[in-house]
Amino acid sequence: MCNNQSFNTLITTHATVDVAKELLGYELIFYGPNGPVGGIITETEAYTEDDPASHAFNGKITKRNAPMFLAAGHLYIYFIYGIHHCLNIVTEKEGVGAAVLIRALQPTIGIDIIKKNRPNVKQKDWLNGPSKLMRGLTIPVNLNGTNALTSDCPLQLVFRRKPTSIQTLPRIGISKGMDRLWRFYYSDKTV
DNA sequence: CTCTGGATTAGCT
DNA sequence: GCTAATCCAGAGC
Repeated sequence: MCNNQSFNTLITTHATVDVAKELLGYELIFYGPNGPVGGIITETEAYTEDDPASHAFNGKITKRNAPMFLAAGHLYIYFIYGIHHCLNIVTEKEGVGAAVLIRALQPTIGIDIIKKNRPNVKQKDWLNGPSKLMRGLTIPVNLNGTNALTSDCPLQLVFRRKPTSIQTLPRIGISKGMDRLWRFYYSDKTV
């Protein structure tokens, strides 16, 4: 898994907010039942333990957020608004609750499969939301708590390119912690 | 045990 | 741009 080396290094040596920024330009690949699907990460958000908007605020471990306290590289998938799922990559060492929310991808692998997964949706809307990418790639919820650093994980992250331009913005859909500009957007014209 | 609100999306105006 | 859909986790009693 030499491809994984740089992701492994990134996530085990950087703080959460830096990981969120650095993940832009990585390719997220899911080896699904119909073949590999994936895309370049174009938008992320950081959530840490001292962040009032985080599920892991104050380091409180619950049944739902427990995966956030696993070692960096694990996956945290949670259910929200009764219908949607969101994918996070756990950061920090074991025992510290922090993660990066993957908000958007630009489709690169398995275009035909993604198209089939997103009927009646315009291409630009296939994966441009945290729950849209779960559906578009058909990532199963049972990956929650698994380790994406192991080669047998069906979800892998591979470094592809470094964005020349990153936008830093307030996070979306939260009511606390608005002062933290922890949303990062890959703003290159050509991806 | 009950109640409330949410790291969202799709569809309509 | 505005709002309904829809259900679980967490907090309060």
